[in-house]
Amino acid sequence: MKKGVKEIIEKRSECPISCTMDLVGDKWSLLIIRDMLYLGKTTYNEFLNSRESISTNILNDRLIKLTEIGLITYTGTAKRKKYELTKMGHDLKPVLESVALFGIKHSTADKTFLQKVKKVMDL
Amino acid sequence: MKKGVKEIIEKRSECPISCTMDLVGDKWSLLIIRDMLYLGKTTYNEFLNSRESISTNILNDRLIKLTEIGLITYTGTAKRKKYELTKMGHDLKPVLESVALFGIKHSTADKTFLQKVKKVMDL
DNA sequence: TAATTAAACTTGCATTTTGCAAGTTTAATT
DNA sequence: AATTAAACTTGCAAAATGCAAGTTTAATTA
Repeated sequence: MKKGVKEIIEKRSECPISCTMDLVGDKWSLLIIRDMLYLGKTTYNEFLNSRESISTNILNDRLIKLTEIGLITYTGTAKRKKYELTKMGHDLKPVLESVALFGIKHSTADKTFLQKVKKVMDL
Repeated sequence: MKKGVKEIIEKRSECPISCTMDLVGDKWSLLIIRDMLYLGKTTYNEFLNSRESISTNILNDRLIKLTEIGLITYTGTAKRKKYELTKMGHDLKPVLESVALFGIKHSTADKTFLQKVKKVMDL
């Protein structure tokens, strides 16, 4: 029998916001999703080489959790895994967009860089 | 001299998504913002009594951090503080909306309850 | 005004999560 | 057959979280 998300991740309440934060409300999960959605990354090493330098054990842990939750899946053999977003994973796109818009609005970063981000994200 | 956000919270990169997650990408911050935006909560004890039962030390820590970041402020005396969202805090509304919509879409919770949430959030 | 209440913290300690560095395994390449 | 390197794995220190209890002081009540 297929496990539901609730058996993997403990929910603090039934609130949809709280539940979503229980799934991806940590510092790394949404960055992996970002890399898949906007940078076309699919492999362990591609994720590993993101600017934010995630460590190997955390990356491994998150890839497993995101897979269990059903936000991503993979194809390919053990040492050549290719990860991709599921339908559910793609549903996080609006979240990433609003998060990015907030970040851009309150960022002090270089305007040229922020324009690039907007272009990549089609905002 | 007033501290900028960057002196309080360490950024992992200049990416707006990453920066936003550095600010509110933990399990509690957005729930406090939710309580303020949608449930009209303003005091320590009101936050403490949310369904998700945050513990006192974490709540205290988050209220300080969110204030330092500039997402919330307070009025009133030491033992009668009333917290409110800043303009920047209000800018998180679209984030909460998209997070809630994702949560609702993938929730297995009671439909009547989810309808109530949508109504409260005006979704 | 003195005693009581309670809101807003504070502290201590156990558990969990994260971060860092190094090592291991095995498919693919040379 | 030896080498490379992608994908983990392990160990340990540091930080964040959770829980229970205690403290402080403004506001209320007697």
